[in-house]
Amino acid sequence: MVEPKSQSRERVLQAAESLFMKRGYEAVTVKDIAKAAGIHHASIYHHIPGGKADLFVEVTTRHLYQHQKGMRDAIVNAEDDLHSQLLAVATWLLSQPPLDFIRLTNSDLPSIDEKAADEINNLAYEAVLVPIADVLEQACLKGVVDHPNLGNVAGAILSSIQGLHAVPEPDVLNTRIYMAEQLIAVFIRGIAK
Amino acid sequence: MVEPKSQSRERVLQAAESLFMKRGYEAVTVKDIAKAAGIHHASIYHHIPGGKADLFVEVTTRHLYQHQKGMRDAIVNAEDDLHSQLLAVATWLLSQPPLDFIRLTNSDLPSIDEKAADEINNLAYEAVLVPIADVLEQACLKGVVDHPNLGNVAGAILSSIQGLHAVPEPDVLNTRIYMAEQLIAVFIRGIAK
DNA sequence: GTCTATATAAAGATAGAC
DNA sequence: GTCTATCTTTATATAGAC
Repeated sequence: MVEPKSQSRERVLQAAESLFMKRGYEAVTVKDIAKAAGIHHASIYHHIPGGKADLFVEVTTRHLYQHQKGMRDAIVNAEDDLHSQLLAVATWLLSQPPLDFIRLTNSDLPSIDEKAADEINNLAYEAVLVPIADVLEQACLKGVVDHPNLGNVAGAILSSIQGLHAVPEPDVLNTRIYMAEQLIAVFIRGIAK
Repeated sequence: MVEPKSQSRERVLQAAESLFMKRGYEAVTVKDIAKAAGIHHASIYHHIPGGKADLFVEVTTRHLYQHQKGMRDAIVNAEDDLHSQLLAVATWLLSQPPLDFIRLTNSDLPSIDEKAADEINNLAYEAVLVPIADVLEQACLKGVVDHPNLGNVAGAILSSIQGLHAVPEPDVLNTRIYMAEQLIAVFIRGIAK
């Protein structure tokens, strides 16, 4: 277990993570983050001397590793069938801030250092897409499903679950999970009669 | 046919549309738009006195109406079966700049006037989601498909097609359309053996 | 480790000449 | 209708006191 360098550095990282993931790199200011962390914005530079761009890279990387762990935990703790595993993944994804790959690719990453952008891109792929593709692959080996491009299907599952983050807030979180469950059933069985 | 107020106003609107849709409200500057339109940024305010926010509202509204028309045209010109109609919709969507609903909802719209934001939100629903839901509904009435929440399925189809805008550029546009076609088949028949 | 004060640069916007 | 010049505000960032 890694000890956080300091409590208030940690508050800064959490505030930054939540804001950057929700609104994107350009839409969030250092002052927004400082305010959410409860400190003066000048103090941010004590904790992260590299400034806004470094903060984004650190926090996005961290967020993606957290996803990697969250996804894997969800999958291993789920019942050993495709529907349960995908539902566990969806429940995890909906418990986190929206992870908007379109924005990440087209807006956030072009604003930062290219090398860092590449690393984040690769990590996003490994941490979030691959675990879903692996679940599908396992089901394929068991003979319960079959498809020539499981990566494509994994991407579609991911996109459609994340898309639920854009639906106007239903009564409770439960409802979004219910919608996710409906979608998983569609991916498995289709909507054809 | 509505005449454009002026050629250069139209160039401004097109530049703004393309940039805003790709990178979002906050990530695009008035200077970016002016440069893409080939004029000085001060001249933007001659064409759109309301400034950046008004420009975003006008251009986003216009973009959504264009989607409404593009979707309907795609559907009526397609063969009269679900797969063809959804493929036509996907082909249209992939021919346009990415329409990122997560970013629109969580980042762009909160930056502008609330009333305008509501209208854009409703329009997005009517222009893009409803046409897909209608196609599904028609297929349902014909008895070829069946699902208790076609709006949810329509949203998933939309999200997963749009998600293809985040995949690293394949060889040609065709490949994305091919991926879209694979996904449509999955939505209809599922991946279960 | 946090603040005040300040520097620097960029963005949105306006005035007015041409 | 477009430009130059300018204004104002905001954002990122630094210096230095406490």
